[in-house]
Amino acid sequence: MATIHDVARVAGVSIATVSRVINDTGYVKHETRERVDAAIAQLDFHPSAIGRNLRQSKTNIVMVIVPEITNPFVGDVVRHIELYARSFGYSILLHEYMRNGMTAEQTLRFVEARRIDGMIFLTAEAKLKEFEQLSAKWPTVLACEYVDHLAIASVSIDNIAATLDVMHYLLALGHRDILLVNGAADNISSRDRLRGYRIALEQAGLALDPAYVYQAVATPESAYACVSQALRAEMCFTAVFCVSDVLAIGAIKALRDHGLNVPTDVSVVGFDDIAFAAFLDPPLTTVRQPAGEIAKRAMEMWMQVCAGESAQYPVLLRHELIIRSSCAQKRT
Amino acid sequence: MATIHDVARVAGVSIATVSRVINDTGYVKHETRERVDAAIAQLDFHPSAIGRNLRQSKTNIVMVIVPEITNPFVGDVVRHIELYARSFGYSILLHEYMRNGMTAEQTLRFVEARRIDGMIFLTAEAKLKEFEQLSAKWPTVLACEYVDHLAIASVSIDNIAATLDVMHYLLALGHRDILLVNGAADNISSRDRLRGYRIALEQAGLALDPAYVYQAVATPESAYACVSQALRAEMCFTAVFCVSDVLAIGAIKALRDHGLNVPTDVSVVGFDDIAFAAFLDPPLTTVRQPAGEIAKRAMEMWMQVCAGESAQYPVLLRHELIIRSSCAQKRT
DNA sequence: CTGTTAGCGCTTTCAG
DNA sequence: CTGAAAGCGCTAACAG
Repeated sequence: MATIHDVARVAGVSIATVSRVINDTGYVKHETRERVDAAIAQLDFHPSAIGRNLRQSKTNIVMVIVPEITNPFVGDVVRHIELYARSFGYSILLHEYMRNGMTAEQTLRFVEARRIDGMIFLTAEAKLKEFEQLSAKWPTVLACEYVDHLAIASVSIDNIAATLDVMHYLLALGHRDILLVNGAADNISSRDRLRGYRIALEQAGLALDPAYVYQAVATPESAYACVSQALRAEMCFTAVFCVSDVLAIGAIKALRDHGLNVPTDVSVVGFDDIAFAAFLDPPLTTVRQPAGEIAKRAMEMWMQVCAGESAQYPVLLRHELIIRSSCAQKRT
Repeated sequence: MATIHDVARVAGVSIATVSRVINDTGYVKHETRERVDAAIAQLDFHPSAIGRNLRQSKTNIVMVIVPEITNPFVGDVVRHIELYARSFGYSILLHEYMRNGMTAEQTLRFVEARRIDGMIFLTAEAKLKEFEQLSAKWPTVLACEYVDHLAIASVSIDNIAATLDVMHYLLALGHRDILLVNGAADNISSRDRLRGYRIALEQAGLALDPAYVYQAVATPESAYACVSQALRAEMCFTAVFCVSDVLAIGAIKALRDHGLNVPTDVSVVGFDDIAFAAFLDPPLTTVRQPAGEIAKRAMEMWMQVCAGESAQYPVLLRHELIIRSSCAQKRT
């Protein structure tokens, strides 16, 4: 493994000059540069990232913390973050947060060891109180979520508005009894979706029955269990709104296994618009989140935060209700 | 940011002693250790990974190269790799290979810069000739795939045997005209699956018609296009074997859109057994790959390779044909 | 335009 | 049991 010293020796120059040519910084006589380049080629020299890291006290690595990498929507955002990160010379260190049992405290240790330059969270648990101290010390941005009253850069869609769109659509189809299969209660976007649900109901002069709100974990099994339970309890509902497509898949199966047809008996709406949403049976009506755009803005904001620029805090991107075939007019 | 020098000064010892206590190496008098621990706590000192990296010429980071992070099966393997990696003190740097346009050469540069200690590939393109040179220089293991005649540690299932299982099952149900929706031709596991397909056909005294073999990219759209084309060409087939569940989802929709029922008109088999395979309609018959086990072995082998131990090369794990409801007896 | 020099934060001989 | 000192590979002043 050739080092900068080897190159310097072979080229007959100082290591400073070699550094100048590899970083294209400062003046180097053309002829000297050629000698150095030749030596680099001859020795198959590649500057060590480790040496640079130490010297510059940075790693060029951003940690991406996700709730559940198995969810295609999450994968899509991560993929795009990687893409943009690379264009800025960064790499991404992936961490699955919940499922792998990494606590906020452990995450903290991670940055403290300066193995990374900062982090992008794809999830924001309200209980993550350490957010504030974390983001005060290291570049942090929230993607897909935001934490109110905290001055942390974030980019997401407006979950309340998106839920309102879904609810208005369902209400317009005549549905009055709508099950909400929500995420964990301490999750910010779950909270917003619940708010949207409540607001829409109120606007329609309907009362929110807490029994109609379920908290699922992010698996089809979990949604299946929630809907099955509602069915067994003989709750009366004609529509189900799931806060992710993955959940919707489980809900649809529960309905079917109970002998119900989607959408003629019960309408179902998902969230995210993952790649197979259109391929399910029935094609899923869902809320599209702009994964690529979220990733792009998240990375850009993160770079800004790194540069000490104050990012405009909560950036809200446009969602879109994608109407396919999993909803129908309520039968009279 | 406190450094080891600060701790040494506060504790009234040398930095060598501080190093000894934080690494628990060598002898340190109990009382001295306590003083150092107190100083560490007081200063909120955390040893810098960067400093260690340089000193030890290693990063404790393993790059995981995946074909398509959006595929839940891939996500599952990655998730487990991260889990095991962390238990060994490693973190994972994620790279999506194909879709993000990272070439093998770029990957090479990456290791050359020693930003990582080695890599685990979840995909093996035959064209990746650089594999050999790569693995000769840096710890490399292949997960989910293997490259024959190359002395690279690998862990995967036996794709030929798995395909044989699927084909025997389909053949036993009376199917004779079976579409194979395969992956890219230069992909090792695609090649093996094609082999299994051919062998099963030969054993049954059937000829392989190349028109029945499609090459899809890893999206439901792609499988949809393949099956639609077969349908438009009025090819006669009663079963479709897709080399991933993601593909199967697209195939099923193509069949449905053509007015065909799955499984009564056409049987469909997938591969991977992703989390929602059981929740699809119909529940998908598929080949389960042991994602967690693959990840575990991959990480273990990688550690062995790092340690210079010669891993027993191709490790083959058990697959399992999961029979659900997407296949039926061929109608007479 | 180029070289000398001083570290970045840590681990590891080597002495004592 | 502890300290001094060397140095991992690189960049960035600072001189010249």
